Amino acid sequence: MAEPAHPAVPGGVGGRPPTRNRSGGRAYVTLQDVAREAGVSLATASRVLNGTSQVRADLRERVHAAAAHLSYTPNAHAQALASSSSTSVGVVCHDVSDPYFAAIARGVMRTAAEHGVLVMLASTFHDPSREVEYVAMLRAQRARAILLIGSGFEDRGWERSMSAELDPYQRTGGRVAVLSRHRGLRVDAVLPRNREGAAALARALVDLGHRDFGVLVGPRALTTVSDRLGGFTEALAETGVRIPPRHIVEAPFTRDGGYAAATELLRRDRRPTCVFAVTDMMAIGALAAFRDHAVSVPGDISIAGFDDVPVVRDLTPSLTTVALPLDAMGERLMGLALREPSTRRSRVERISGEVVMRASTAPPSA
Amino acid sequence: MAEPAHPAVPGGVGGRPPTRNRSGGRAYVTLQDVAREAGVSLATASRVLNGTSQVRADLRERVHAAAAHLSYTPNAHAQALASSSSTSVGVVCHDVSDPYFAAIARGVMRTAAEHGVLVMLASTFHDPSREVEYVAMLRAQRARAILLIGSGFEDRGWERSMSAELDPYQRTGGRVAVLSRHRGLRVDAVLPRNREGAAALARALVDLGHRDFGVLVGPRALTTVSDRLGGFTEALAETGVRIPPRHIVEAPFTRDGGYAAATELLRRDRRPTCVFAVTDMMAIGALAAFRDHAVSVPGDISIAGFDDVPVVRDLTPSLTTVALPLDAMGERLMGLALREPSTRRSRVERISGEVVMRASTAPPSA
DNA sequence: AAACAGCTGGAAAGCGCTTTCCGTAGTAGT
DNA sequence: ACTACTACGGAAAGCGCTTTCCAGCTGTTT
Repeated sequence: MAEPAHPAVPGGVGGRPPTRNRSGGRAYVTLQDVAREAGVSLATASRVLNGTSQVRADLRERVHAAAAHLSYTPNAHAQALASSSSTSVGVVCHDVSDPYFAAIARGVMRTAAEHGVLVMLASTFHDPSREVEYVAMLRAQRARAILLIGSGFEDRGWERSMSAELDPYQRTGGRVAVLSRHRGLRVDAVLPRNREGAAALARALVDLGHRDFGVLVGPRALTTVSDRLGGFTEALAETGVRIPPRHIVEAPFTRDGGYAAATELLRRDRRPTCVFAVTDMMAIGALAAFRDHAVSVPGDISIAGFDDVPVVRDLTPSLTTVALPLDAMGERLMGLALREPSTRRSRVERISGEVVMRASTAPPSA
Repeated sequence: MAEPAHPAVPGGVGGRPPTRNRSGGRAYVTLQDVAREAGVSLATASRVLNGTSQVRADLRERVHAAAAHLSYTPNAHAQALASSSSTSVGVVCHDVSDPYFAAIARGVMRTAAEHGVLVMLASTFHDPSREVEYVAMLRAQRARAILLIGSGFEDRGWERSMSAELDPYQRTGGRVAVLSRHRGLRVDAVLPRNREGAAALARALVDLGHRDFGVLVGPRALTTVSDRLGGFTEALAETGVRIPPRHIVEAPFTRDGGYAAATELLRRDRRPTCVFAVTDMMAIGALAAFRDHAVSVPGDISIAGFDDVPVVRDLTPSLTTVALPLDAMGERLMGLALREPSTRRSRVERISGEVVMRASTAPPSA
């Protein structure tokens, strides 16, 4: 009873205005307004609109009519707060405009749509710290799940700060799913068989007659890079072929990176007969570089990529690559995140790539 | 650190549990928890974390320490609800995996990041009704702004239902910005000069010597299609050239649509010497179709597109097109949406395209 | 020394909705 | 007709945070 009666209650205690109207012309229609218009209680209106429980038909009608008439839209924030649930998931990628991501995102978006889920998308532009920052934002948004798309980093500091965000998130019921290997994160994952795919490609290329290889790689700290490069060189080693270090060129993980790396490779000693770019985007850049330097593909040099992003089949020459079902991977990733956490253990779905020989590779010229 | 056992729980309603803990293991750390740990009031904790007003240094320290220690993350929903503001914007596009959109999205995402804004992305997969549905969801999320990317429809019904969502949204302070012409919507817009661009392209092609044209178009109800086709045919008409109706082929607005349209065109009477695909994606499909039918480009037939999506410069032959600064358009679109509504009138920013002649066009063979 | 700003920090009123807890009515059972 | 249920509908308690409104201090001012 120690409640001190405040004399000056904002808004006035006496009569609550029937219509709420903030300044600035803003005036959201609230469920309260709908209930009043329909002549029912707040609770009933809520029940009708959510179909939570049975409500007599005539009341139901009235509520719906009122809602439509007032053009009512529930406040998702209020809903989320009250029900402590959310219908949005967060997706973090490196770059929306990268066809690799775009293709995966397609599957993600479709699956999200099927489940009535809204996707919050963040682009890190290859900045690891921004990635962590975004996860924090998504956590604040109480996203139902967080999807990390794109290679993880082999970096202790990154692992630690990422875990610092992800662990509390998962502890409070958040679901996390990642594409590609992310060391140190105990989360569900969709994992392309990068090593195996690269190995299969290597064997196919050797079968074609090549013995002299070059590889265009992205930053070594990316798990995708080390896995693909590792699988490729290992399979080669098994057939007795070694790649000289000067034929492994590192550059950014992009089309322009591929262009630069290929140009650099041409400058170096003893040109290889076949080049493996660890991603299609780099291969596209390499193709352009070869064209600009009047090196014919596959006449003078063969080139192969990895991923099979949609556009590579339309290049001339069309690109030999390891095809990954990108769209389906996005689907499964979202599926993983949406599925009930059946077990405590993190689930892993492995995706096989398939070598697709196209016009960019041919036997080496004698 | 000697704080009183119980900081005098307000209201003295029985006993409020010191720690909130829902079942299911979920237990979000709340600002209340932080305040308790720091031995300050809820208000003070809030003030510290938001920098809203001055707080004594030692208290500030304690709050920050407590927040870090508990790994506290504010509940964005609660913040949004209490402050009736939101830091996310909604973006609706047709298809994330379309390079045209992807390029624009890049600019959008970058600008969003600069403003600390989270982007909620929705893909309609070319379904107009889904578009309206998403706008409703975004409205419910109280997105600060809604961006509509992609051509509008010339359709009364669509206009009406879209307006039914957008009008109340704008009335309550929501900002809307669209890319491309959207009839019937009174909103800010970034408008590519489609007519002018297509006209300039037409003239360039005529200058090359072409008189016999074919056009590959998307659904006529799309404003982008009608504008580009209109500009193209008009400019042609001015030079006395007419396109026979059988040389205008309609197909879906995609790579495969372009392939189908080109194939169909080849089947029809009297093949034109030059083909204009109203988007680059359709042109890419057409290029593939010509290749598959052994029609050499530009030897047998010339082809030009529109948009200049990043990949077309890497095709062989590289594609002649009307270049739009897609990334910058995305930037400006987001800029428009974030800028304070200075005037009541809707703002329009027009973007000029530039004809880029590349290898896919050449004078007609004699 | 009295009086007055100027700062700080706490209490509490919402933000709009969900959901539990009850009371009331309607229906059925005997 | 009377009790025992069941189905509905309303009141109200939060969900976690922001933001007024005040009270308590300290440092000035005259």
